[in-house]
Amino acid sequence: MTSTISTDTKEQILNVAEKLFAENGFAGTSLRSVIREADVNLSAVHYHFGSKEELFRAVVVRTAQPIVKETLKRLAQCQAKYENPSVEAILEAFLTPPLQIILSSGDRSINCARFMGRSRTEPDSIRGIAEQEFQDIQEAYLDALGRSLPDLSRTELTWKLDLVIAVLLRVLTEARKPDALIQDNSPEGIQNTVSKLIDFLAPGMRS
Amino acid sequence: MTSTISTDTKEQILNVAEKLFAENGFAGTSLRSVIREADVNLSAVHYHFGSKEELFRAVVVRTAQPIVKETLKRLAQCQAKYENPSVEAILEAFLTPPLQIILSSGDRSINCARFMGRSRTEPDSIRGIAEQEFQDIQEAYLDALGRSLPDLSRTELTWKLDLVIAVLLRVLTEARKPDALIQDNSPEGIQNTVSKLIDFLAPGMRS
DNA sequence: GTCTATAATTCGATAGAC
DNA sequence: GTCTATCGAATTATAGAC
Repeated sequence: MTSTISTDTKEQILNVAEKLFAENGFAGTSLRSVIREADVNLSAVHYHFGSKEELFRAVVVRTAQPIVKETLKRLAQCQAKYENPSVEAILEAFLTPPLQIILSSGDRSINCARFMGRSRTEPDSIRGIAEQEFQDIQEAYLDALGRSLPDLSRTELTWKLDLVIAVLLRVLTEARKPDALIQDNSPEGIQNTVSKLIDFLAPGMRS
Repeated sequence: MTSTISTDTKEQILNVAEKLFAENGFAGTSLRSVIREADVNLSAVHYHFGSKEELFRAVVVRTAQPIVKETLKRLAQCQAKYENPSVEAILEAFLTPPLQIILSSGDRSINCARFMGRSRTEPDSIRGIAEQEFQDIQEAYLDALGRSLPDLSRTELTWKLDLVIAVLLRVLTEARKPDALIQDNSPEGIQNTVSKLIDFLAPGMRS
């Protein structure tokens, strides 16, 4: 078991990188600031991840994968339950996982939320890395919304879903700041946030 | 008139900085990439602006000031016309100037829109520079919304206005990209975008 | 106001010993 | 896997001639 320490190192780098990328963005975060706070050697980053961009990608994948999985599962459940799910039901399935994942992320919860918000509002050159992880669920939900709102054109649905995502990312990025919608990570708090967002967004989806 | 050339240089720097800050963010933009594309000397930047951060601030002020002025004027007009303006009327006054300013920005129009969106979604360390320019209008519109929706608490109005801004910034950042709401900068196109945003946002403000 | 030259740091990445 | 040492390039900023 000589890899025990290495696993800790790798995870420690991921945790600190997640926090600093969330706070200062990709370009605003140096590998040296990461290794300083993680208390590891600079070479450890290149050994475990290869490059700064690959480190970023690793952080993205770690946070995105459980969310993507849960989001697709909820859509399937939603469609199994209702023949033609309402906009509210679709939005609930879409919004709950990214907000709820905070609950299961322990100490990382805030960094996890903020990183997800920040990574998807990065400049194009780097944002693509994050966006590609969510491409599948975006298309799946676009189809679902199309069946729920057959009167709206594909173009209209596309920009509306895009604005729903913009709202979600803002809520994630601003988590725990003054007047933000996310203040605690209790199950009730999260459920309450989801409800408020559905009330805020669902009527506009129909118009 | 020895300052003729200098004015051009200063403006040229502002124009290119606006474009590159919009595309790559503050940290992702080097002064050297600016002076390369602007075809000016590196020292000109420090002579005219003092530092990279002050250059950023100068770009912010140039784009923000006419928008802030127009946004406050429209609120006053709105309140002079109606005793108690509707949410729709308030949103129209709030959303029109930042979208319409594109019309009067000539070649800069797209960069202008994207810079405004990008600068206000920068990491906290730099975002404050942009945010402080819009602080006044944010409070003025919060008051107006409070009178229009007396049943909502100040806290609720605050995060709802925050999400309206998130949507606006997204629309600005994504201007001209595929499926974006802003595709051309004709007066009709802009008015159409404003209408769609009001329809999307107003119902959620009330709930 | 504009230029060259350069200071003083910092950056990502790598070679090679252990 | 971890370390030291370092490369080569890039960064912001400034000094000083014109």
